Amino acid sequence: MASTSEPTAPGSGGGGGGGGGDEQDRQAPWPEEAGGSEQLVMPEDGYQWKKYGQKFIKNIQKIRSYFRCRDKRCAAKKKVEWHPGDPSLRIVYEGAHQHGSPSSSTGGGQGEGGVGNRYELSAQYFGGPPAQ
DNA sequence: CTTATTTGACCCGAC
DNA sequence: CGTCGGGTCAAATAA
Repeated sequence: MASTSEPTAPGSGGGGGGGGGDEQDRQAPWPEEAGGSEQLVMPEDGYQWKKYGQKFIKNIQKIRSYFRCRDKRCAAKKKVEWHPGDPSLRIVYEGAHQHGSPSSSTGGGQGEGGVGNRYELSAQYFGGPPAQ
């Protein structure tokens, strides 16, 4: 794969998978707390997700983050993909939630009731106007 | 102490 | 059969 368009093996990504994941400086001179100038904010869908992985996909030269629903019974998964240096995000929802409806409010993931099967096995895209 | 997050390594599938 | 690539889990750390 890479042989076709990979003049210089980008790092040593290949193999171990984890190798690809590098870069990503969430750390800044500031200790913490950001006034809020620029930061990647992902569209809150009302559910709470737990990040379980992040990798740089050399195939598309983009960073992909892997999120999973907090609930164990929830097979819902979320993938966020963005370009290194571009604010546009591509969110892909996979699977369906099995617990309650998303209380639009952040952190409102509680509340049960009907089946909140909002997402099917289809993929949705968010904010990718410039490219794609 | 508990929970969320991070990074690395391992695994599986495809080629 | 070997390697690449992507995906997930696990451990460690920070809050």
